[in-house]
Amino acid sequence: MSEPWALKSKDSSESHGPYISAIYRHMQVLISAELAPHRIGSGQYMFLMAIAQQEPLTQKALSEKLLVDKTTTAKAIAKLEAEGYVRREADPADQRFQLLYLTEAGREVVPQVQEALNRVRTKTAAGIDEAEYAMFIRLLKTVLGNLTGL
Amino acid sequence: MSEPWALKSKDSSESHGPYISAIYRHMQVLISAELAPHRIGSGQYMFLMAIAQQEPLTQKALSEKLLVDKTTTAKAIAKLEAEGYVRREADPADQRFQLLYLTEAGREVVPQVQEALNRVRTKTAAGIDEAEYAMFIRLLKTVLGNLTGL
DNA sequence: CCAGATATGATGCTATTGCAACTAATTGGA
DNA sequence: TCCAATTAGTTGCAATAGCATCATATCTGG
Repeated sequence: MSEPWALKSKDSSESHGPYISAIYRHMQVLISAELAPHRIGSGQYMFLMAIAQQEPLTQKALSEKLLVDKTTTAKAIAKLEAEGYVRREADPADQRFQLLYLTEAGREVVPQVQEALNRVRTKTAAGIDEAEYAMFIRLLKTVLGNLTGL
Repeated sequence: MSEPWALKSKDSSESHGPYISAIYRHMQVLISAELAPHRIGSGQYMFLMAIAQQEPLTQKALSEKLLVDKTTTAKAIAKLEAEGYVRREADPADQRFQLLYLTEAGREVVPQVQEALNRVRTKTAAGIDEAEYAMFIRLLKTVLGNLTGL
């Protein structure tokens, strides 16, 4: 990778940056439309699903799991709480922690959100076979690892 | 792809969505830091580079090329103009059009921006060989095509 | 036991982005 | 010719997201 010709070759090829950017923005629009009936925005669904997968969680744990700033997590949780999908409960052992649980409404909406996300994935991954998709995920993981220091 | 077992198999695998999201956000932070000395934000550099590549351009053409909303383009161009990197010139043949040109300062900063983008790409694509990277770009193009209707 | 250090989370500010609605300029049909 | 439709761009608003800072609660060393 430090050889001049290798760098030159990469210099002349297209970059993934613009594609990542465009895909992110268009997926956000798509997911917003899918989840609008449930009053869940594109900035909240990942927190809802993460809590559903591993309940209960603190905001700090959520931030680390999803690789987002803790203030982004705080705002997303505040919205999910206002919509009645998530409930906070102070940890009796340590009042600094607020454990996050799904409410009944939250438990009811999670499968519908999952279906919406599956629809988006099926639509966006059309024309990619399973082997290619596995490779795609692996490459995305590599890039993300390079960005976060693994 | 329409076979039930194929769908079932895709349902159980990881989705690219969260990776796209995390990569986008982290790349934005990285690029912002790289371009801060030039007072260019993560929301402006792609417009600058697109103008450099194909001068002159209208805002409409930029929006379609970069797949962004025309209002996003208008705001990015306003910032680049305020920083003295881009100049607007009304098309004498049709006053609705504003042709966009680089200024002298713009022409000077473009190579430095390109170098910063190359550094980001090299860092984020570490550990991916050329064949894999080509495949990666192809898959990203496919996903983006699925989102925009090709 | 108490003061400082540390951890969790909240608040204010800023940047990016898209949608709705608007203005201004051009074009085309009655 | 003139008015309606189209096109380019702007403005206001809202959502997402990160940084700096602050408040509160817990823990640790003297």
